[in-house]
Amino acid sequence: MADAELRIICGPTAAGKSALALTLADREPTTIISADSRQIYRRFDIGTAKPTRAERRSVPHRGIDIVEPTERYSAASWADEAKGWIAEALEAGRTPVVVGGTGFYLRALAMPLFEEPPLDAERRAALADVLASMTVPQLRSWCERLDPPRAHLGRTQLLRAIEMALLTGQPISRWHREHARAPSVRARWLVVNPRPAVLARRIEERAEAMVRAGWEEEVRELVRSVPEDAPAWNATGYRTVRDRVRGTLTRAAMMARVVVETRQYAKRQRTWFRHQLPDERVTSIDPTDARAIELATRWWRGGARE
RNA sequence: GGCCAGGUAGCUCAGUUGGUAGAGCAGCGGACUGAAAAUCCGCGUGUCGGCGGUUCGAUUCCGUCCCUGGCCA
Repeated sequence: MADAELRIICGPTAAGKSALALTLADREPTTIISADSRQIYRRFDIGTAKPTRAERRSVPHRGIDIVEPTERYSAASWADEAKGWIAEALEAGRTPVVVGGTGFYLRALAMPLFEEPPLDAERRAALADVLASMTVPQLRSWCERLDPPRAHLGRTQLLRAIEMALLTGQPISRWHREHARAPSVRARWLVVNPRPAVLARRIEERAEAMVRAGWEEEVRELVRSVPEDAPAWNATGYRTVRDRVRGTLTRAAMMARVVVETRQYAKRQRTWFRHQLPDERVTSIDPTDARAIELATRWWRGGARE
């Protein structure tokens, strides 16, 4: 039954996950499931480092260009869809491999989120309006009363905790405890993790390459057609390039800013993958290691962990 | 060469009427069960340009030298 284990390749941005996946996929019919919360958005192409057309031709990809830039998506929706893509690949006799940097999506797939009760859309929207005007300290102290275990978290989590407590009458931490779902897939993880100095250099090179490939032109077009507050704009660097397109930044300042933002994002990813995965199911490799491909291949075949 | 302004954390700077110094950014560590490339929390890393002098004590005052920028030659 080892064959039924789902392979997940993850790691910080620009680590070389996709290249490695394509190499591994070369030996058998494979479908790549992209777990990337920004590549889901249509037309946000260059700055989100989507696989090229040629790459998508050589190996089918799922999870890319699935929603409009104005849509708010979620880890739960992604996990649901991903299960479908995986089943579909297996039925077609292809090996699914999940590749991506959005740790939360990956975890939602392997360790499912709790069973959410139906929420009243109208009450929800009305509440969201009220909460939007509140500061983080205000939200925090309210959450301290409604659901203390969640009160140390960030704004997004505070909003969610308050909403669930008010709309369902139960704190979300209780929903987590009492409505947990059993995992439906068993996963093995390969964390691609270059040394920080190497990653920093790759991030710089990639940012340069993105600009050379026409990132500014892409954003110039998006500014015209996508509302300023659309979720897709949250992709690293896009707001900065937008400032550049609007003329408030020099090219050099834009480049420097994009590189810093990307490095900070990579750091958060590294922290996530360091602490949020089940250690006993994880193999870690340095992609600059001369034996990286060999180690990854052994991992792919389900062999010894390193 | 002369005059002026500077030299303090990786960067940009604040400050100490003499008791060895602190902000922002960067960086580092961490949290995170339906917005996650999001949202938050914590941490100061230093020959205060060098050398001498005054002083109980100098990053601070004085002298001198070095360096950077500007103006004048």
